[in-house]
Amino acid sequence: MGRGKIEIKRIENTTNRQVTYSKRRTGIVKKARELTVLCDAEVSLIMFSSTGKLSEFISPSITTKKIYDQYQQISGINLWNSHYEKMQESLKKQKETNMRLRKEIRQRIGESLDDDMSFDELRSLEQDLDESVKLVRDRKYHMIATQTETYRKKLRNLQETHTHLVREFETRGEDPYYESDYESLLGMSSVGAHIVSYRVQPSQHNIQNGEGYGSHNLRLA
Amino acid sequence: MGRGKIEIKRIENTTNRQVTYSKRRTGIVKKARELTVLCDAEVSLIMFSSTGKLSEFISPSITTKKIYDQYQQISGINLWNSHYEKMQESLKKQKETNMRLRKEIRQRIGESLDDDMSFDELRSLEQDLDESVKLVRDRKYHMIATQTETYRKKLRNLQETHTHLVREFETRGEDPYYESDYESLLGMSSVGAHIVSYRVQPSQHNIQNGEGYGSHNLRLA
DNA sequence: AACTATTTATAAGA
DNA sequence: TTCTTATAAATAGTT
Repeated sequence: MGRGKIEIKRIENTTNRQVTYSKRRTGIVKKARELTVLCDAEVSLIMFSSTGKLSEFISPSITTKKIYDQYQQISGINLWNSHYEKMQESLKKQKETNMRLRKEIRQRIGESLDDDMSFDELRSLEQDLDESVKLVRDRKYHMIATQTETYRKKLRNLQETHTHLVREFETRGEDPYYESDYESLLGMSSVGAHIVSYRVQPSQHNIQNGEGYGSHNLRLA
Repeated sequence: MGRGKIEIKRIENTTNRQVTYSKRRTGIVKKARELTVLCDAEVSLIMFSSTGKLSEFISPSITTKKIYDQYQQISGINLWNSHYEKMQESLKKQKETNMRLRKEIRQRIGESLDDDMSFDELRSLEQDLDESVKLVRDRKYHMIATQTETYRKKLRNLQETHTHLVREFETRGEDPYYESDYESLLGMSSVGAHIVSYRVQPSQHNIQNGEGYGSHNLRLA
């Protein structure tokens, strides 16, 4: 049906092949649509061009999913088994990873040490934990130091503000009547206490060591 | 393309509709096959007649399952999701749990401390880790003690055996010529050294504490 | 299931 | 890609 008859075999010229694909694709989709309407049928047409481009037609009365479900039911061919199996495999792996992680945590917590841990593993774990404790403690002290510095700055600012105020009052010859209570008024005494509480409180752990390794003195600048 | 032009709308006469379906089905399948051959395409055509009868064409170069997989991959439409929503839900939960566990381990290792950890959380983590270290260390010492006890028993047995042997030789008036070298012969001296090595070796960690908390003295019964 | 008048699809060219 | 058009192919109505 064209200017000349063609043989039904692969069109070697790429451009030609693509043009023909485009034309015939339009044609077959039209046919599919007509079949749907004229004959009240349900049609799914999926096409991949030689370049991998996807085109499809699906009867408006149905969905691709439904037509494949029907297809499977009637043909007896199961199309999603492999997906199901992959998913199960994946789920299994996740669960295994999960178990592994839980076990590692249990060991790091100090549980499950009786079961299948060699002496070397125990020693290595102890070392790991020691290093971790050190890192966490360092981080804690760093945080304390930062916070303390912040508080000190605030404190200094308040004191300066106060000094200025007092000076102003003195200059004007007025009575700075609230001076005696100014710390509580400005909330500074509680701020100070807060700092001190970090400063003097020793860590309470490792009671087994007479000389607790947690009892560092935090030197404040 | 026939004796008369027809309107593209449902053919109400059942017989006519079925005849047309049959004719056009043949036609569209032929088109699909030609498209496959001429244009090197992959085509899947699935049709259900109004009476529910299934017909299909699939390019010889592919299978329905493969087309179905490709379709999902390229279109991004997942056709089997609904069948396995529960499974996917479960998979998602496993993955989330996994992430949570990994994060906990990272924190227990001393990583990720900068991100979203409050001071209280840090302090609590430090305490946890201290307790864990203690548990692991206790377990280690317990293991050392147990092993040491075992070695001691073996040692004692060997000594007794030896004593008996010597006594027998003496009783018979024979010369126990190997006595001077008996320790090395029985491998006892190395066993002893092994025990001692556990006994005197202090833990090497926590160098930051002048008075290392790892330097326990293991008292052997 | 065949026939065939006619419509429709499309190959080649622009 | 799109349009054009001569021709091949498909098919509606008929037998």
